[in-house]
Amino acid sequence: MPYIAKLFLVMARTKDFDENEVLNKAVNLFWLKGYNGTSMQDLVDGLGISRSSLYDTYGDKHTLFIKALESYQSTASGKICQIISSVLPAKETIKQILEYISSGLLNDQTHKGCFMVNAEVEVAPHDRQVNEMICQNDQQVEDAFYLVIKKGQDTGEITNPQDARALARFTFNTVKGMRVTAKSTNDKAVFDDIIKLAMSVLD
Amino acid sequence: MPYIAKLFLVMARTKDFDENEVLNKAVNLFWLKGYNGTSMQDLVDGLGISRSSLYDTYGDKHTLFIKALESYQSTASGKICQIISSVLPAKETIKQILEYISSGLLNDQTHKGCFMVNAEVEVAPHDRQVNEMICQNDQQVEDAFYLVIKKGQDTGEITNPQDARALARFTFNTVKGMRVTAKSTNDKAVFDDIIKLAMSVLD
DNA sequence: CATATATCGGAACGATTGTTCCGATATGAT
DNA sequence: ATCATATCGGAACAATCGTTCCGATATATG
Repeated sequence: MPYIAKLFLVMARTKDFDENEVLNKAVNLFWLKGYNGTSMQDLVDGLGISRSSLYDTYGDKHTLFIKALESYQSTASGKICQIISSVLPAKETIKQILEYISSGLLNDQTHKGCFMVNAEVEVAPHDRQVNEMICQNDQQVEDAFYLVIKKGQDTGEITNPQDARALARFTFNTVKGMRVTAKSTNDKAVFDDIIKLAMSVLD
Repeated sequence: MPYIAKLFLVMARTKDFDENEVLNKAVNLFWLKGYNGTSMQDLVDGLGISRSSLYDTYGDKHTLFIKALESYQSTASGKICQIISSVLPAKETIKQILEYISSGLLNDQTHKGCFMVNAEVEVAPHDRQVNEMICQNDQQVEDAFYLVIKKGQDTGEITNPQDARALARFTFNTVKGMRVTAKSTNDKAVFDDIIKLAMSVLD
C-alpha cells in the first residue's frame, strides 16, 4: 500500500478536548485582558490544554487571537441578526438591539466590554489583519442598521427624512460609545439616557 | 553646618533634558502603542534619555503611565475649556467641540485616537488608579457639557426640553464613539454624519 | 493484537520583559 | 579649585515572553 494512502487510512489518537469549547475560553481570556495583556502562559493555564496542543491546534498567539476574534464576531453578529430577523417594527428592532447590547454590557462585572471594540482600540491600528476584520464587521453592522432604518422610513414609521446611511452610522457610533462607557461604569441610568436620546433621532 | 541644611544648599548636576518635553514624548508613545504594547526599551529609545534617568525622574513604568495620562488629560481638557470659555451660543459651542475632536482624530494618520479612551478600554478594567482617573475626567467632561446645554435650554436656544444631564451623557457618548470609530477609519463623511445627527438632538 | 501516527506533558530555547545597581561624569555652591 | 551630590550610560539582574522540540502516551485502523 502506498505511503500517501496510509496517511488517510491510519488514524491516531484523538484530541482530549473540544476544539470550539477551548476556543471559547480563548475568546474570554483575550476579551478580558486584551492581546498584549494575555500571555501564552495565561492561555495555557486558562484553556486547560498543554502548550504543544495549543500550538498544534491553533497556531501561534496571533493566529489564535484572529481565530478567537472571528469566533466572537460570528456569535455576536448572530445574536443581532436574530433580533433583526424577528420581524418587529423598525424602531422597535433598533431599540431591542440597543437594549440587548446595553444589558449585556451592564451584566458583566469584569467590564470586558465588547471584544471587537477592544481589539479595534488596542490592536487594529498596528495590525492590518485585525483592522480589516474590524472594517468588514463594521460595514456589515452598519448595513444591517441601514436596512432596518430604510425599511422604517419606507413604512413611514421613522419620520426623520435624513439619509438612512447617516442614521445608521450615527446609531452604530452610539453603540460603540456605549461599549467604551461600559468599561468604567455600570450605571444603568446612563445607558438608558443614551438609548432614549439616540432613539429620538429616528422619530 | 547641619547635614539637613547642606541638602538644600549644595547643588549638583542638572538634568540634561526638559522634564515636560520628555513626558510629552512618553504621552505619544503610550498613546500610540498602549500600556502593554509599550516596553521600557521602547521608552528608553523613544524618550532619548537613559534607563536610569527614566527611573530616577518618573518612577517605574506604571507611575510614568499615570503621569503621561495626567499630562494628556490636562492639556486635552484645557483645549475644551478654551472653546467653552469663548462665549459662543450653546449649540455653536457644542458643535465647535465636536468638530474640533473630529478634525483632531481625522488628522492623525497613525490612528492613535484618544489616549483617555485607549486607556479606558485597555487599562481601566484592571487598574483601579487609571479607572478613577477616567471616571473623574468623564464626570468633569459630562459636567462641562451639562452646563453648556443647561445654559442653552435656559436661553431657549436648545428647544429639546429633556433633562440636560441626559443630553450631556448622550453627547459625550457620541464623542467616545467617534474616538473608537477613528481607530479604523478616516472617512470624514462618517464623522460629519454623526455630528450632524447628534447635534440635531439638541434642537 | 500490532502498528502507525497524532496528541500530550513538560523541559528547554533564546529573546525580551521591567527593574536595579554602579562607576563615571557633570555641576552649583563654597 | 574643591566638594558634595544628582545625573548619566550601560552592564546586569531575575522573571517572563513566545516558541520549539522530544519522549511518552493514547487510539483508530488493519
